[in-house]
Amino acid sequence: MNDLFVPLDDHPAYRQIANLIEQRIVGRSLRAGDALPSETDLARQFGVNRSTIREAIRELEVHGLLGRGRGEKRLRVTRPEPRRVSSGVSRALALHDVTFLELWEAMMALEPAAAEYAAARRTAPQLHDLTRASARFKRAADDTDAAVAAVVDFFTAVAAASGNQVLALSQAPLNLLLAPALTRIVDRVPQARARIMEAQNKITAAIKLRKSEQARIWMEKHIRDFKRGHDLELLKSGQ
Amino acid sequence: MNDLFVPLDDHPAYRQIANLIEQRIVGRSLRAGDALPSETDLARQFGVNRSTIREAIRELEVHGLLGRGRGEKRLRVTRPEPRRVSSGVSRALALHDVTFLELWEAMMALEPAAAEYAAARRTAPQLHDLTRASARFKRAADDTDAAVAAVVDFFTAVAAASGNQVLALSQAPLNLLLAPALTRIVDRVPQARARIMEAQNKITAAIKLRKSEQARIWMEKHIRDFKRGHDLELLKSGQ
DNA sequence: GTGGCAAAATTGTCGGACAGTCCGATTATC
DNA sequence: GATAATCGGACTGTCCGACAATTTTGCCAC
Repeated sequence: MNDLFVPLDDHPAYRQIANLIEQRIVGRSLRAGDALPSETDLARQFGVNRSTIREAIRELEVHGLLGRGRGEKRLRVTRPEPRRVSSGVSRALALHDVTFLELWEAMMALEPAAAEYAAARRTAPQLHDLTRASARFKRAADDTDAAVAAVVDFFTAVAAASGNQVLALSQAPLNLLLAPALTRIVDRVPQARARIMEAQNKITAAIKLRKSEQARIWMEKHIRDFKRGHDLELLKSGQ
Repeated sequence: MNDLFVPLDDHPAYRQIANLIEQRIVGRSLRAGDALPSETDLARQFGVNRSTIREAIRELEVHGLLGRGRGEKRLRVTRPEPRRVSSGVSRALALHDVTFLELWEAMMALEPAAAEYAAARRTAPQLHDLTRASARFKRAADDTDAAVAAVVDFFTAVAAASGNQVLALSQAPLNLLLAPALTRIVDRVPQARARIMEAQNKITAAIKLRKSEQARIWMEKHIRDFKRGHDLELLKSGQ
């Protein structure tokens, strides 16, 4: 059944070079903060034209492995920032037409866990960020967009407080997907604001008092509410 | 104390163009499968040099928004494949020096949920993939790398069977991170193989019989075992 | 060492060029 | 008529050279 020969994919030079540089970075041979040689120099070292180097560099830049500070000319090795990579994931998910249910199930898996660990490990500044996001939601009574942004920030703050980068990075893309659905809910379901506010209060309190179980339970309720809100919104929208 | 003005970052032309094309794709103005105009044509349309177009294209290619079939010359719009995007995430996580504990906590949150949904929604072919991965693990008695690969495939199959793209895409990066740790465990902890085999059997059976709760519980045990194995391995390695 | 300034280096972009290869159409073959 | 060989055009990957704008560096005075 299987073919005897597989098509040989010739990697173009720019891809090979990107891989080589990437290996140096992942292998810690180039460390974050180090400045990369100039394009001309790289072209000389690899024995290719500068245009080819540039194409290779673009790849690494997109991956977040290379970057430059504002107004800086030289490229430096950087550690991929969560925002950058998570935005890529959420765009991918959006293009795959994920349903609200899929999103919700993933949140249901991740957020309570994050809340639980946050209660156990949060630092004082992290707690502060949490309360600040919660306060911002209360203040955004009339501005839907601001309210949604505050909810997203709340989740982000919980994930950050969990002290777990994997959880945080897994959760980040969900936020971006949540925003549009949440906007509709907040707009159309009157009781949503009050319920979100209560849940945020309870969760924040539990994390503040380091009550892991409480934090998890209230986060579960919080997320479950989203589904109820979404179902209500669906009803109202006539469908 | 925020500055009143933020430095305006002039996006270079290649970035602007990449964004413009990306908008067309995300906005479904260009749909997956559509062929992109040639580089020369794009250069003409945007009024820039072909080199600039090429740099823009590299970005979109990395994002997985553009690609070309094997041996195909023309670029086509593609939907970002989970493998591509998840490899970026796991590399990012690796560069951030995530600990095994962080990885394990995230798996503990995601995998049982995936197993639960898989039991509820798996199709016949998905079940077949699952059993096949499990069988492959049994067969790889002496080959550590093959065994680790089979474990990864098992998790991937469970996630796929969950019928939830968000869960699947959130879980995929974890697999790549798990591999090295799991290699050490399988190598150094003798009882690991047997325990993994038993867990896979139980999980597969539960998913086959559509017993959601059983699937979740056994997956939890399975993941917990990883932590025990890792702790044992740490002890043995003398640390 | 600090500040200022000129020189050198670097990036972003451009134009043009060419070989290798893929695609489509045309022509030749059975 | 269907299939196979052929051919020209189009396109990509890569190269060369060039130039303006800006950053970095080297140097000098204070």
